[in-house]
Amino acid sequence: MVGMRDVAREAGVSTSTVSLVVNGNGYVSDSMARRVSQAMQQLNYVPNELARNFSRNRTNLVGIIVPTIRHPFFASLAASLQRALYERQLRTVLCSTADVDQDVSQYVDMLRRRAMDGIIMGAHAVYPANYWSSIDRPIVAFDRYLGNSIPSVGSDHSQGGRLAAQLFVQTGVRHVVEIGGPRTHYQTAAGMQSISLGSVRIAGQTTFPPIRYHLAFERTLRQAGIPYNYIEIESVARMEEFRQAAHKAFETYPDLDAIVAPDLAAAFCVQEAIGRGRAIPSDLQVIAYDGTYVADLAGIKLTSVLQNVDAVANALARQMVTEIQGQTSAEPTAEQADKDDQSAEGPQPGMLPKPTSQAPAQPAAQLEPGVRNELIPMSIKLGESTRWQGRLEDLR
Amino acid sequence: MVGMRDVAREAGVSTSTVSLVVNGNGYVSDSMARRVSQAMQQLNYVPNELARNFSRNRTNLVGIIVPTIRHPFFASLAASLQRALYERQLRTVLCSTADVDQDVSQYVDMLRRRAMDGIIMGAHAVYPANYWSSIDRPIVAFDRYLGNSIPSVGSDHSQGGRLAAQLFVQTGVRHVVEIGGPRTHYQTAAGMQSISLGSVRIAGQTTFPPIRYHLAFERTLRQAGIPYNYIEIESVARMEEFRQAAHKAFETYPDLDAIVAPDLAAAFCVQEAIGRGRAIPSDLQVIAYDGTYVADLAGIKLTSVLQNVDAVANALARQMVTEIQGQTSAEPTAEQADKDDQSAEGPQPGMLPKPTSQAPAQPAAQLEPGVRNELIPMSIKLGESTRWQGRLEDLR
DNA sequence: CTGAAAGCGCTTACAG
DNA sequence: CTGAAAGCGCTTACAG
Repeated sequence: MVGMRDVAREAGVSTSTVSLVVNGNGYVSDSMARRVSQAMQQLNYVPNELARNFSRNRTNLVGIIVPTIRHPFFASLAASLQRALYERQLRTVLCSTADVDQDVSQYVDMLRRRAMDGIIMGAHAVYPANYWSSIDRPIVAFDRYLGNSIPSVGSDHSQGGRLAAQLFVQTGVRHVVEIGGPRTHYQTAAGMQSISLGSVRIAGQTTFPPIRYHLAFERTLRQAGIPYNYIEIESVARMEEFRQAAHKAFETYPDLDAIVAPDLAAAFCVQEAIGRGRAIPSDLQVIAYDGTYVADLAGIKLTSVLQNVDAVANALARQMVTEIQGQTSAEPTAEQADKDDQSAEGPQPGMLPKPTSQAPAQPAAQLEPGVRNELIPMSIKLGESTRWQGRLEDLR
Repeated sequence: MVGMRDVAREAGVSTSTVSLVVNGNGYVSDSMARRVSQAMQQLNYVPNELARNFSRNRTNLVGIIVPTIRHPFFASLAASLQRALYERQLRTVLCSTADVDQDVSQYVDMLRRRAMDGIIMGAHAVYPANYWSSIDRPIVAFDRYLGNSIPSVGSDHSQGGRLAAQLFVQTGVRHVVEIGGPRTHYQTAAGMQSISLGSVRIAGQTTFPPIRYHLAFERTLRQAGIPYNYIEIESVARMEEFRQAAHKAFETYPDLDAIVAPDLAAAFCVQEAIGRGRAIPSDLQVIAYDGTYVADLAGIKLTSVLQNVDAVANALARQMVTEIQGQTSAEPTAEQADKDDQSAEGPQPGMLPKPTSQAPAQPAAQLEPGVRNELIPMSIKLGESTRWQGRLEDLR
């Protein structure tokens, strides 16, 4: 293995100079630079990044924790994240919890042991109150709340839920079914209170902001006096459950005439509808929630409420870089970090897309003030599975 | 930061002993081990993997190069690969070429600079003859041939193509359309000869074994005297192209009554068929090639020819471990490695699933003898989009 | 079974 | 602008 020392000897300079040339920083005279470059070429020198990372105490690796990369939404997010991180000189390490049957804590340990520079946390996990803050390494949460010291980025699900509900209300539906994730994810969201789950006491650390979609959706329908039921999917990692949920919706509520469901479940609902001879959208309307490409494959183009995956990924990457920089420079203790959060005036100006539609007071899902939290607007894409013909702007 | 030295001091031992305890190898007396463990706990010691990796010259990172993780097939493969690698103590680095607009060479550079221990190559790239062999670092190819020094793993596409064609032949189709990938990927496959592409001379380095699917499919149909056409997708990374290809199939060949296409294109074909009032499978049969979950979402359950993603992933991971071990122990030169390949008697016994159906002589797609190459059988899953009612075993 | 010591290949103040 | 030297936190022969 030819190393810097060899290059230095060949060029008749010190390793410091070689280092400066390799990294292109610092001042090196042209003649020196040329001599070094020639020596590098001659010896076919390849810098050893392992050594470099070790001296700098950086890996340039960010782990993205997701339930499963098989799921089209997380595949999409991972793709966008890889791009967003790459642009910032960071590589992406796949950390899925369901594909690998691996606990989140294993990945957190890697972070602790400095095998990664940071973690983007986008999977479900319940830990005691100070678990996340005590890690004291760069972590950014996606679509969840992990405590005041952990910045988070998520879609504006209140808006998403309202949009979906409005679309139904405006077209005069009579019985709506929502297919959604496990309600257990919602529990600690209620008022951010501590709750008891078996013998474990859990503080409001694992709040799951997407509950806002559910709450906003339900409230909008209730205000319009439209009957509504919820069907639960146990795990988003098992494809089969989406199909079962779709089946259950039709079996349990034969008179349903509107469904909002995650893309995959929505696609299966179309199959159920076709099988049962229900006409879409005249007899039954379907909205896909999340808006991945699956919504386009379902035999009929689905109307969908979509997350802006690219914007989410950019925000996550940006926050991650901030966290990593904060770590390498100040090296603040967990306590300091927590204090900093309190004094921060919420999301950075210019970063937070202005709320196109402000949600009414909704204490159950509100984050505490001062938390670095970025909300990304959602949007709606009309397909052939709904009847709304008006302007999108009227859906507010 | 508390390091090994601190632990050693606290426990009154040398760092060597601490190292032994941390890694659980070597012989350490119980009392020593206890003392060290206590000291580690007391000081809240976290081993620094960066330092560890540096001394060992290992990162435990494997890059998986795919066109895009958004594509359901590659998402599926990535999920399985992550599991298979994780079981072997290897982490997965996402390296997509389309999501990031990143050349393969960037990832190869990371490999050279030892930012990763190895690369699994599953995306298209054309390089001069000795490009891959000259890298002399662990590389395993998926579904492609990168030269004799690079082991490869892929599905038995000959078998897959034959299965699909038989299914059509047996049900008496009259006009078949195949939607498939860019034919440019096929060019160097023809006889493994060197060809000229513009001014660049390309040796048979980038052979693309999936062409065998195409060849076997075409040949089987020709033997049965069934008219056949090919529609080309430019890039698998652009979702929209699948839809366009589906549309084009119906427009160009209005009398088609059988389609085989990648999952995504097949799903769009179903939409086209529904839109045009073509009944599936009575009037039109569809086979999805690859068999991801998309085949289940298309409004009707699609019959599909599927790759055994888990088996592929296991084989890839196994080969990767072999490559990495070979690297750390022997440190052979590229020339030696090449010689080794020649003398190796093909795939390891017990690793190669016995070919359930031997392809007839097919020189155009045959690998050279002695190349480490593993073929994973494909299978067929009957859905509602084909008419075959017989036993699967009769499709040979 | 344990310890002293060299070494992994870079980066980075610090002198000059 | 350049060089000598310390240091990053481990692992690993090598003595004992």
